[in-house]
Amino acid sequence: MDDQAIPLDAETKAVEMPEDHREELRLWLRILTCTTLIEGEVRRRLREQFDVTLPRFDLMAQLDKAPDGMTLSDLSKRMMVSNGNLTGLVDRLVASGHIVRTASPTDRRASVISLTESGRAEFRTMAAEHEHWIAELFGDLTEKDRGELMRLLGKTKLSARRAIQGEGQ
Amino acid sequence: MDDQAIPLDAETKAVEMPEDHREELRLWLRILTCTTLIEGEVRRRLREQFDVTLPRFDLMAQLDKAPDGMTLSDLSKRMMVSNGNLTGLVDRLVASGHIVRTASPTDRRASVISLTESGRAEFRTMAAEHEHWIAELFGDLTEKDRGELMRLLGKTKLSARRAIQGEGQ
DNA sequence: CTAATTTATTTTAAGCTTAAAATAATTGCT
DNA sequence: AGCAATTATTTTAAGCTTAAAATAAATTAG
Repeated sequence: MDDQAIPLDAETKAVEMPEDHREELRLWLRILTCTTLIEGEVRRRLREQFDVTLPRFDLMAQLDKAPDGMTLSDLSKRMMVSNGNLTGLVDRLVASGHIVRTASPTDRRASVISLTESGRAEFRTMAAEHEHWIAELFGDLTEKDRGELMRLLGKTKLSARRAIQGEGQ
Repeated sequence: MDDQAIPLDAETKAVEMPEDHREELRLWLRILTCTTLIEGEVRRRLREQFDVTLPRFDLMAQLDKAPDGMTLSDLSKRMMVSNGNLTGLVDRLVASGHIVRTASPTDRRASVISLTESGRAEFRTMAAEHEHWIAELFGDLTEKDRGELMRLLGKTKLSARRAIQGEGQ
């Protein structure tokens, strides 16, 4: 690549020019920018149009997919947030009447969380709007762009998981 | 595209099959998963190896690029966080000796934030490690993958900005 | 020059988030 | 059965985050 006046054999070069990873760093920062931008806008619209926070919306989205409800542990894994975080979030959504806690019939430690009827109705109204917002935010991407982005992010997800899991063992 | 047994003229179809945007939604959720996964791991390693939080690291990263320091407003725009958030973050980093506040010589409302010598040294040590982590997390992507991902995310960023700006006017 | 507006920052109140420690119930082992 | 380890959840302490209101200084308009 960069032929210089001073010749360097491969090994010397490896020592003096350890790989730099600025490209990967720029890629990561760009992913982060996209996420922050879109998430901030979604958060803002949820608050303005439905007076709901994103974490509450996310929790209800999980419950909407589970007609029989979920335990806090299930929610914790799916949402990738801590147990302690969920305790408070669930408390607030119970207080606002969107969800209910039921004692698990099989495990006295656990409680099962499910949407109330009105909670589900309200969620579905919001979710329909939300889907439009996302479509609008990604509106300039072609179908091909989206497919390719999906594929590359799938690869990224696996790569990250490998790096995270691999290091623990 | 999809010729069906039941013929529908274009208008009927538009009414009965309003566009669904599940694909865009799945794409958004995948971006979010990647970000959460990687960000969580970076956060964990920063805490374990350097006893520092990600917001503090991010703030120092901005300052490291600005040898003459930055005002809170500059930081707020660059980091895409609220002013009020920065007040507290800056206070804590001043308390730990990583940064200093200086009164702006030209504007009595503003203060200029800059890294201390030891803060800069500490940041650079962390930043070098951080760059390796990111390279490792993205390790399974080829150079071509990364270039393509960068391009598509660039397009996504512009698309989102257009959708956000366009709606305000 | 003065009043109105804008800009820079802080404060406040509320909620989100985490890690670590504590409780309590269940499961596995012998 | 009885003890150890695991699992489900809550509590605690600390910090992050935001929106909205407040304060104060600078800029603009007339």
